[in-house]
Amino acid sequence: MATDRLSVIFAALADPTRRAILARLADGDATVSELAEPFEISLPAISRHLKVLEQAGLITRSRSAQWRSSSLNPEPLREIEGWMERYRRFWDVNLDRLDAHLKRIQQNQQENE
Amino acid sequence: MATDRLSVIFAALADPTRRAILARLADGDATVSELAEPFEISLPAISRHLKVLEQAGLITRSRSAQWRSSSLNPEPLREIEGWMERYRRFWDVNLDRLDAHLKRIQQNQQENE
DNA sequence: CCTACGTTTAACACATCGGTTAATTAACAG
DNA sequence: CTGTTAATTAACCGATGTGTTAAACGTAGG
Repeated sequence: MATDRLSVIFAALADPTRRAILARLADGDATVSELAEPFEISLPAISRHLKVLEQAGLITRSRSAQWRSSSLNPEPLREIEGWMERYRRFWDVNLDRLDAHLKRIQQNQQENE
Repeated sequence: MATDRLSVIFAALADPTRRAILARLADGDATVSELAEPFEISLPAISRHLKVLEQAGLITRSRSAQWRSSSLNPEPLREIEGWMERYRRFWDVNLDRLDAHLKRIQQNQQENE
């Protein structure tokens, strides 16, 4: 039912194991076995988590010999940021300066379009 | 399994109906019937969506007579923003543009003062 | 060719999700 | 008290998600 892109991305991020995998990939590419090492779950389970992340566009994968390396692709996070923009005016009640700046940037961008 | 707060928030956002409800609430508080109106699904289904949103902290609810009004609570979005912060260096390719905007804004502020 | 290694696929179990209709709760109105 | 309206809860159903183990696949290397 959740066939739209944003739903797929959010659903992929709604699992702590998958978020941990992303955190690990932020330190550099890794193979499936390397990614599985910190977890107590089986390798097939990790493999499917990677599939979910890949379908969400959060990782890209390359194969070299029998190893499959995953690397982080944060573009979907930008989509989330875009979605959240419309709500930004609600959660900047206690604006620090950076938030204020970001908000104004938004306005400038809109004015420029 | 997804008992941590961030997972609950992401899971709540992973449904297009729930995101549409949030979008509606961005225009102002609404009752359950009002929120259900644009959708073809039953009222109980909406009621449970609201429960999910409430448990994720994305809405708060108040009761007045037999009406239950929902209002947007965007604080969880801040948590998402915080989680995304560690990945910002990956996807903020346009940091230069951001800097440019920041400088321009600072100038504007100075001019306005 | 055969074996070992890294990974994926298959088949299954079980829980959760998102929907339904019917019944129930809660508050107002006569 | 009775009936109406707003919303939730209960009971159920099919689809999906996450885990397992066992089998299969693809490549490297003796």
